[in-house]
Amino acid sequence: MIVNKLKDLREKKMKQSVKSEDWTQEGLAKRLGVTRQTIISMEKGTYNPSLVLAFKIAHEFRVTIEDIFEYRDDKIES
Amino acid sequence: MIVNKLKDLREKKMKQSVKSEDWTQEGLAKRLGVTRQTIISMEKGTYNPSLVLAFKIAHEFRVTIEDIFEYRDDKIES
DNA sequence: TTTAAATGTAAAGTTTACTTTACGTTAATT
DNA sequence: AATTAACGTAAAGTAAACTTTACATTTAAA
Repeated sequence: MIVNKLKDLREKKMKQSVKSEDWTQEGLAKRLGVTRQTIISMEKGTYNPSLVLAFKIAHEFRVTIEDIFEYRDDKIES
Repeated sequence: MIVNKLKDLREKKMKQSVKSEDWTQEGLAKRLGVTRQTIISMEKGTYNPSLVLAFKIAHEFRVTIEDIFEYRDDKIES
């Protein structure tokens, strides 16, 4: 499974951005070329972005994919 | 668009692996939990892996996603 | 306290990643 | 030269990412 820090990062950006740059779900969605629904579903963890979208997101936040997304093995360890 | 070094990296591994560890398309596919078709299509660039699969691949090669996959902007710059 | 902006939810449709099957080609080994 | 392992192709089906639409809830500001 994949866990992500999308919501936290975006909300942080919203607070920090002095000039009220657009870090709303809608603003981010537009810059990424996806719909707001896509942002919502990713923040909720309902589904994972494609690799292309993951790259775009990382670029928007100016970090690496690994900074936002983390892969966790699901294998049972009894 | 996304370009990847999958084929090069895998072939390099095949040559380097002294003990003939399984770096064939089939061997890699099995360890990744996908089919050989998936490996072929990715090496050809027919389609991009999901983020989950990209993570698994990076883990197999013991590198980061960015070491294997590169995102290139498609926007026209005339 | 009303209005509007931002967020959330749900469901049906499209696109793309990925599977399955089956067969053809190349390269290495005997 | 014949066999086999590895690679390549094609096509139809399934699963998951992503869109579209529409409406409901929360939050902030007038």
